[in-house]
Amino acid sequence: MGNSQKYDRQDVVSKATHLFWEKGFHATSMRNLQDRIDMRPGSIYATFGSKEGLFKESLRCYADASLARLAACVEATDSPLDALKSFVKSVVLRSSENTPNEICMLVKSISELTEDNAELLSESKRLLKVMEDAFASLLAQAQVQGELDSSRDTRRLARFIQMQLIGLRAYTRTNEDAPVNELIDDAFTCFI
Amino acid sequence: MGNSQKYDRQDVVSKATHLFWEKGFHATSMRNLQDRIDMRPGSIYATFGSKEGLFKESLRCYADASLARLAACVEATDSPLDALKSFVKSVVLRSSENTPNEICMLVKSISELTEDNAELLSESKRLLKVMEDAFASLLAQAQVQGELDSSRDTRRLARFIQMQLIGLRAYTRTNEDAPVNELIDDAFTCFI
DNA sequence: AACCAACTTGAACAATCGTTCATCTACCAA
DNA sequence: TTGGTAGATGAACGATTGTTCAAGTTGGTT
Repeated sequence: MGNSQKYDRQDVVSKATHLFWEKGFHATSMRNLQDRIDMRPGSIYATFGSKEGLFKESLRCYADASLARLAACVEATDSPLDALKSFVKSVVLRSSENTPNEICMLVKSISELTEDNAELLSESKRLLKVMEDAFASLLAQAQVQGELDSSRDTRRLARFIQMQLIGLRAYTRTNEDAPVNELIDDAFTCFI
Repeated sequence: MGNSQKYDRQDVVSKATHLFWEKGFHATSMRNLQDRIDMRPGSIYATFGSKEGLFKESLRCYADASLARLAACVEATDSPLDALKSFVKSVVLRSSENTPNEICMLVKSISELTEDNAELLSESKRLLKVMEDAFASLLAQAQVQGELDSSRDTRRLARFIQMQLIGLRAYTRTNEDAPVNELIDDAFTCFI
């Protein structure tokens, strides 16, 4: 009974994610979103409750995609450390794909949001922590396989990698002419 | 002749800088600014032309303060490398001073701005480059004094340091509980 | 004292913001 | 065929946005 659903939620959220990622939370208006995802205000609010609600779902969509990308790198090789490096490269280089060469959406959100949107802020921090934890368990796996000295503190190393990755992505945005591969090499020589 | 100036331009810009730094360009409204700097719209527009004009001046105010901070670190010691490290520490730690524990305002601006504000975007990038150049000439000075191997590429190293600094500041914002001194040490062991 | 010019003021502007809701559409069950 | 209902619609809402400008204030000059 009733009218059948016209929109594919996942498809809609994915489109919203890209727009939010490009322009940020504040600079993206509901009208921008209406155009991009081709929904009218009533439907958007019935589905997501508010602009904040849609943004929150977009944050999770972004984080899921990042975790999937990491998982793909892990699948592609037997070496956890190689997987980590190829993940960093794929995220920082991101030459001509369908995603913009951008700062991490989570970091960008943490950068622009204040306590006026406390929930979005804490959700962004939480999701970044999830990524960092994934790095840590990958490093632990490297220790099991003997790739990494087992005396190393994996949490500390994961924190350091996260910091490097954030720096790499933000820096390449500030300086488009930067020799990215050189920077990545410099960053990786301190990892291990 | 005429009514005398009521406002100290530098004082006003300094106050605006702090507000913009805290909330970002988009989330700071002209009414927020009016309250903070205690000027009425007419005066603001007569003095700065537009919100963009005031923001541009704030960017320069911020960059000037950063350069002054670096200069102070250089003055305080004979070792260029020590000066660099104390600068990084003072910027990242920034425990209880009058400036917020925040991401670099220039990076934050590059993160949130789009081509809709192309001039502000390119000015932010330009000012970051100025900082990087200052790092490079400090490293060259370190080579002269024999602190740094003269075979090292100072531009490349300066780029790397800039990247690390951006990463440190952004990361500590995403994870308030992070052991900052440990992170700084980890970052500095790869510098040299 | 009268005047002018420099400077400040704040009400008001059109545009846009996020959001609501009465109305319409489209489908299934009876 | 009809009635009911889940879902989509978009005009309209009050609030807020960046900005303007006619009017007011102030202090030096004549």
